[in-house]
Amino acid sequence: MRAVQDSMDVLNGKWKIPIISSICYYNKRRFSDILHDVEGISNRMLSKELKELEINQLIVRTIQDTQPITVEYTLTDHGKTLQTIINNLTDWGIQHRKKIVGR
Amino acid sequence: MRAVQDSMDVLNGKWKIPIISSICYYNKRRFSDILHDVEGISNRMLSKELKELEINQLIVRTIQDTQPITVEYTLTDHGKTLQTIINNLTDWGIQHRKKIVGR
DNA sequence: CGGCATCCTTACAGATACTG
DNA sequence: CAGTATCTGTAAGGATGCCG
Repeated sequence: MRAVQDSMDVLNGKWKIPIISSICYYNKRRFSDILHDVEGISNRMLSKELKELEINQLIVRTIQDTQPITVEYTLTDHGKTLQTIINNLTDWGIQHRKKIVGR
Repeated sequence: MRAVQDSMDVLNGKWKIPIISSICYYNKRRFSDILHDVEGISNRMLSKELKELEINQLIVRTIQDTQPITVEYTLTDHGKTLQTIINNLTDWGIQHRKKIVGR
């Protein structure tokens, strides 16, 4: 009961899932790449969300020593375990849309 | 990709999952019962959330012709299909808590 | 009992500009 | 490139009181 709330806290907001999906799909992804992948997000939001995901150990931030510097984000093993949930939510979302919208 | 967002929209906020869990556990539940089950929620919020859940056809509101009137909330078949997701989220939440808090 | 109306405070989030 | 800083509007959400 508290557990389910913990999960929702980690995934809350509009952006977490799209961000994770982006990184997951490309395996590793840079800040500006994600900024383009996730439609409508601002750099301010992306920055904040990435920080939260990092704190929750779902992603890893790696600074590349280039000029100018680039930063790569990858999923941790723990982050990858979200795949199941994302799939579940996707399936349910499709069913739900059929039920509600598709009448 | 949009599908997963649809799901999150339906389950957004702090309260939807706890409310559904309450109704699910007791099978049917009254307004004031849920108010007690879900810790910290205000009647204003509960009222709003229940409406949204009803619009999304996850729960059904039934007025009992008693004096004073009582109102019962039950899950629809569609609402019951959330059980899997809730279970997944619960499992993941437990793992997550072990990983993050329990170090 | 089961809400709705009102007021009010805070958190969320967009736009824009700026920095190392 | 990868963010921070600031400013601001909106909406979420709590407290309280009232009503059928």
